[in-house]
Amino acid sequence: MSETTIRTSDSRTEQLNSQRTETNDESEHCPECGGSLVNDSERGETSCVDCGLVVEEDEIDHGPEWRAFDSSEKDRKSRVGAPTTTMMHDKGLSTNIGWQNKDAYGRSLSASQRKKMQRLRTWNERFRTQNSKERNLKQALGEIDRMASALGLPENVRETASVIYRRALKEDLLPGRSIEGVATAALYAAARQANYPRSLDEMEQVSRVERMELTRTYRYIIRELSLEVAPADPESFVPRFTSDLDLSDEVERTARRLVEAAREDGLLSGKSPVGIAAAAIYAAALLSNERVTQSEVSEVADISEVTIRNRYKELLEADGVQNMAA
DNA sequence: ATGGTTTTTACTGCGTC
DNA sequence: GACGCGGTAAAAACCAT
Repeated sequence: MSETTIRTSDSRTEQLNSQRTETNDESEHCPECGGSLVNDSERGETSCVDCGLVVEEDEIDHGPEWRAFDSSEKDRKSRVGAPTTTMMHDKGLSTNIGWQNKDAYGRSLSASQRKKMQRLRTWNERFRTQNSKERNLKQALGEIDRMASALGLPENVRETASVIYRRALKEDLLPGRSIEGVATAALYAAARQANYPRSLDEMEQVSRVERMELTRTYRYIIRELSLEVAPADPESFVPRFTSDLDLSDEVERTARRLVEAAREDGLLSGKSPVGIAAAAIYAAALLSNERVTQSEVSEVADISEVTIRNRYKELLEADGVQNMAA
């Protein structure tokens, strides 16, 4: 006996879940007594005519939220149009003014009306392109935000990146280039300017654009906006790498000193800053008797072991010379 | 496109644990 | 014998011209 009740309740929930759309269909019947069901949209309930069992309650009323007492009132209150579509950038909601100089009844317009329509077309077009830039910007800023947080870049870098992007947009640098590409390039430039440099490889990880496009776009916007981006300072990589390698503050300080020594000897120009930083850390760890292998450093710095070897010899040499002189 | 510089790849030998 | 390290040559990448 208990089994049967369980089964009926099961079948009931099944009906409710899978056939929700058909509850007011004539073919529906009461699970208890088999009587026909009636839908009361005022109460949001579906109930049985015979036994009064409420089959479904708290339904969502999909009807209009207003009431109309005659057809003219219905015309006034009803407000629906064509469905929106995401296929169009503005969901198809922007205004279009037809090119034909005809009114709604197909009659030709007077000369003054024609001129008026022409002016309206012009302005409408202007506002629409304005909006397209807004949307463009919005998407780009979203991308910048996403990439910046993926790379752990602080707020001010995002700010700078968005300023750069806005300028690029304003100078009409976008046509022919992807939003994503310019956004990535802007962020790359901003990060470098703010001394939180990220390598091209790192940018590539979080961006959807190819390396080639990124470098090309980057060069382009740097040139066109005449941004001044100094070559990355090796020291700005030092803290990140030391912490990635779990090395002490002492190593970090020594590494900085080595970089400085190299700078004074003019060893920095032309060499990759990342390589210098990696080598400085390796050398510093050696001097502090902390264990790191070249391959570990090359791993976190994303630089070859050979480069580390070549650089760190030079660094120690420069540092040695300084110590001799002192 | 070209040439010069830097970095990477691949391979080798040496010493140590 | 595996590993870390140092060195080398050639290839590849990068950059300015």
